Amino acid sequence: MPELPEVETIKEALKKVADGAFVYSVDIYNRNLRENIPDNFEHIVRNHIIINIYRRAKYIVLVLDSGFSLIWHLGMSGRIKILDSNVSYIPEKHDHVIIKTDKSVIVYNDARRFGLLTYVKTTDIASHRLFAHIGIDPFSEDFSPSYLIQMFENKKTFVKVALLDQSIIAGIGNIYASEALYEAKISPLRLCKDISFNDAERLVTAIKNTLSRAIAAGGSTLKDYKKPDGSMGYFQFQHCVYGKEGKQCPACTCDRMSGCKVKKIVLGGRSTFYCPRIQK
DNA sequence: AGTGAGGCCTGAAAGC
DNA sequence: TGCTTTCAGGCCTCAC
Repeated sequence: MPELPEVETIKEALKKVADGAFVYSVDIYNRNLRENIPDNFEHIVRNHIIINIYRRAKYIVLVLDSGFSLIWHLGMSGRIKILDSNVSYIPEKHDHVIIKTDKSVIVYNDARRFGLLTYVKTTDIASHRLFAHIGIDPFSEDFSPSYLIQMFENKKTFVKVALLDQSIIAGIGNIYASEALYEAKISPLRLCKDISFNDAERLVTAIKNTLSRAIAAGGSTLKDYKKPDGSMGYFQFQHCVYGKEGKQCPACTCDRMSGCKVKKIVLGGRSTFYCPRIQK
């Protein structure tokens, strides 16, 4: 579910209410996520202070003052709710973890339980199995046209499928892959090896733009995703092609009767939306 | 090495 | 109205 913009929005919300917070209780109602929450998770977290919060790919990392860090992934349907520390809260369906701090209460809700919550020694985090193969962040200085060209060299996969490969670019998911390709005017069916430097320049710019605009809008609210305060993100109203099968794309100047419209295809097992006229 | 299918889960929406 | 099927922001494993 949540892609980079949604995770970034959640991370920023957590930063406001949990940075420097003292954790005094951890209640786990269901450990059975994509991986089981480790047995001693509560022990590792309780009675410690959260000293830093950051995002890596679609993961949120909470650094504790104990030398351990929490690694949190929201899967498809994971949601984080943030409540006032003095409010009495009755757990709702699919609430699996409740972390209470002196500054706020953090609730993890995940209907499909594809999420993941674990911990690692802070000094070992870069080499952790979940992070070892993760590629560069789209907002990193190193994410450049030449980097893309280098990664795409001789690669015979569809560019859309490659955008979802977290070992190349970290954080792009199924919505923003379609949206970024639309903005770059590149067909999802193009093969990586056929992407020119000029294409790569447009694609890098489009990825950064699309993700930035989505973050500014607080992410996309489709089914499960809501911001931690319960409000919705608004980027779905700016989607140009995702979920727009059969509609005209925003840039379309075609005659209504021409039959030009957004197409939906399946690539790498995932729905892919594009405008065949705009995207070449 | 790289790709496609299947699996993990639940629930909303669409189809009948 | 109800029952059944399809599909969903991710990602891992397993066959080919």
